[in-house]
Amino acid sequence: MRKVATSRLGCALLGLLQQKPSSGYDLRKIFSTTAMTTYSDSPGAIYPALQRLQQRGLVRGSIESGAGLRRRQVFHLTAQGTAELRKWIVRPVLRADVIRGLDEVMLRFAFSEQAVGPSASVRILQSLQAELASYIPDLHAQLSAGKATMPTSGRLALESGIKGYECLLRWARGALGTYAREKIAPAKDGRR
Amino acid sequence: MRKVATSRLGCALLGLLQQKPSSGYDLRKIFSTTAMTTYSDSPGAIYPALQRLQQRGLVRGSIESGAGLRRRQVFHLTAQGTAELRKWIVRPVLRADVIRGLDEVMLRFAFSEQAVGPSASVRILQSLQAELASYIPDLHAQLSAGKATMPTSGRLALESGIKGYECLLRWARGALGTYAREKIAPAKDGRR
DNA sequence: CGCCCCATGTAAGACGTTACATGATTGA
DNA sequence: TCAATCATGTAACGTCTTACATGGGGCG
Repeated sequence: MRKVATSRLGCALLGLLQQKPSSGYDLRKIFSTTAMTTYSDSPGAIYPALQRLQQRGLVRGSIESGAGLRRRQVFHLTAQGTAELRKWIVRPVLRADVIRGLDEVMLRFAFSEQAVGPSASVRILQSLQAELASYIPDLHAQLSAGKATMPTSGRLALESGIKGYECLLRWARGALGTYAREKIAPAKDGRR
Repeated sequence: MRKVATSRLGCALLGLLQQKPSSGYDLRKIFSTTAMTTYSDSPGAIYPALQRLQQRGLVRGSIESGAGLRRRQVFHLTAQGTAELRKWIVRPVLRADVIRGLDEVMLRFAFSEQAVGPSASVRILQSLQAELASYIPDLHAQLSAGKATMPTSGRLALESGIKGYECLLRWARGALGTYAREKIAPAKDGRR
């Protein structure tokens, strides 16, 4: 019925709700106090987002009733919501994700283990690794191409981006190692 | 009259136009072919953004006329646009910028040298360095606090973020070194 | 002549931000 | 009782996305 993709915030909410049913206020607290501060904790973002998820049948909220308790609506994932979350997580990592949606990739990875299983985490790492390995040389090429014409700060900014990706690539390899050591045999190309 | 801040895309356009007057199409090409692919090259974003900048008096467009040429409107910065660009660039880097707007900080840095001068680049690097140095320990604390309760992938995701920031910090120190070597004496705290 | 690139735009819709608004409950 | 916190929302606004639309010019 809807072809509109769930927004980043929506996906973050799905992931958090999968870990633990929570109220809008709980979710706001998470966004305002943890490393997930990258997401907005404003009520104007979260409550409408929860409503949209509910309209689409991905979450269901129930008003907590208990003597002397404040009105509080706790949301939990529906079966459909779980399916949507899994679908979002297992999508392969494309170059477009590396360029414009790294945050989202990391979010998917963060939720992958609990929502799908360690093998999904490994798959994300592998495809991320592959995309990075193919993208980084392109950036190096751009750097040497523009070296003459770019101002120092422009060149340094580009270098910073490249170093960031290289750092991420090293991390991904390390993370794959962690999973290999733990128990999960990577599908076909682990460390070697 | 307007208190609305210029959007990220608007700032990127101002910076590019400062480097070289260009048409909307030229700008789209830059976004679609260089490392600035992080910005949208869609006409539905760029043309309205240019119009808004023009309405606010920050850029002015003039239709290129020449025999046998296609209609083409080339935009250039006005004095007010230059002032706005400089103001945006020299803003100190705050923790909020580090958490939610690193892209923007790097963009400001990339333009800083041409639009303001190397001393502005150095100031950005210094305040970025300071914010990173104060933020990274917080993240480490969060990591050790949650180590027990987080799933492996969640912990690894957080570690990736931390490593990214650490990498950026190393880069910032290196970049400061570059400027020190070049000629610019950092204001008060350069490398030592 | 037809196709592709140049070059500019508009319209509908979704989303996030900011600011405002409301009311219940806890604790000083 | 008064303030702070819990808890949920709405409205206006600006912006981006996606998709559509238009036309000139070079080239085979």
